[in-house]
Amino acid sequence: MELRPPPPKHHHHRRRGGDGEDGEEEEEEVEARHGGGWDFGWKEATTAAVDVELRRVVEENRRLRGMLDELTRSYSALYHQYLQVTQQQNHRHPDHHLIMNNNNNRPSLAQTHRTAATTTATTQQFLEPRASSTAQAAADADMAASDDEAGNKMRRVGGQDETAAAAPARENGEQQAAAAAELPCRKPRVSVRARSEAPMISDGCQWRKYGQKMAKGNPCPRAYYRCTMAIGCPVRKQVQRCAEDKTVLITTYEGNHNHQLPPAATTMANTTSAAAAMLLSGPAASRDGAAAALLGHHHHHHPAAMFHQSFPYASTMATLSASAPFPTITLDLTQTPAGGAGAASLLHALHRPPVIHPGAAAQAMPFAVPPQLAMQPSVMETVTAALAADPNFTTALAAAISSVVAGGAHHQALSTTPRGSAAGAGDGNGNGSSAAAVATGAASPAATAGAPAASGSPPRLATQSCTTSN
DNA sequence: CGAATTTGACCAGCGC
DNA sequence: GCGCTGGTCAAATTCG
Repeated sequence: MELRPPPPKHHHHRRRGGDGEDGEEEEEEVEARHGGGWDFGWKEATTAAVDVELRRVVEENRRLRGMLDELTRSYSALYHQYLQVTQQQNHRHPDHHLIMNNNNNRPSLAQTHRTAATTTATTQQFLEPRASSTAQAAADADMAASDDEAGNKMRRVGGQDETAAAAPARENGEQQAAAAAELPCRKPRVSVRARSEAPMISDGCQWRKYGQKMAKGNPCPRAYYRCTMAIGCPVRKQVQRCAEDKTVLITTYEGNHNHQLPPAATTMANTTSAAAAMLLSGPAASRDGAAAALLGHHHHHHPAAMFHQSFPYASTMATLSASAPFPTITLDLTQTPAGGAGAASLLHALHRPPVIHPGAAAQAMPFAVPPQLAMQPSVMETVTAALAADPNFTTALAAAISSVVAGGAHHQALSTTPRGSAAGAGDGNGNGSSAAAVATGAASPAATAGAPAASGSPPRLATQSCTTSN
């Protein structure tokens, strides 16, 4: 993560936007030039306005810094825990550097639980989300079962697999999956609605189509894809056009990648992982937890908190579906969040995060530059271009922002650990565990399946990075 | 020729 | 038990 020390406040303020920036500086220049005498009434009014603006900005700055501090502390704690766990794992399993492709490895579950006894559940989730998130582990094992046991046809039977898999965890005293276990549903899903003319929005990952079906109530076929970026990656996605509006492409992701994501895939991945984490963190997360998170009473790593912090506009775009057979969160990137100001402030926010990260945070980021930040300049470019092209892109921008802001914590799950996951375990109420970092990708009409949008024009590129709002 | 896609068949879950 | 539906498999086909 390329973190820069926090700039002085005044500089920070000036970065809030091009117009404001120029205007402010011009006013200051005018003031300096004309001293006190020129048009006293006008100057008084201007000064008052500037004061008001200044106060507002200071307040906003304070709030943002608070959020940043919180994230920084969280990251530092997580990283220290990560080091501890890594050392322990190296001692116990020297050849187990990356716990990848263990999709069917039930013993690894047990190993992980042993490890979990010496670490916090939160860290465990970032290190081995599969295991720490028992529900997700079951889901993945279930998914893997269908992958590798085609002959045996070990089919899932309702939530029984999950229950069986989760049981050992509870026996070990881990109650984090309790909420998920109580849920009648199995696999968390993140559904992304985006406008795209392409048959499939590319997300930086490689997908192989393995099926297509006509779904009930929709004249458009539903295509099934699985991730082929790594052998045994359990991530699947379904792509289908919306019956009501065929310009809307609905992409539903399920599962966790067991490999690192390419930069182009991390943007939406972070967003959806946060969304899924919030989704799976249980009812408390979506209600009290989320509210508490926003009020600053949350556990640092609460998924709801992460999601809401990173996706402040989620309320207008994300919907939870409790009635669906699967716990599903839908990110609607087809609608414009309230007000054009949202676009402007979002754009500002996009520019800010790396700027306001304190140096301490940089020290706490020992990993390689995370992909989503490494590509940040391009993200900003494309986002800017997209904004110019279409105000609807603000939703996509929100997604991009979410990934940038949440990247400090989430990138670990998505980039430095085999499987993405983020959950607020360790919060004591057993809620935040079974997060599924549903790996998705930034929507991009280019890349794989029929990418008519590989034109390279700025707006198109923008959609590549974030979503498909054309 | 290998990889990717297509497409019909198969299976499990669920409701009646 | 039966039929419907969603999801997956795998042989056949197409593509590069």
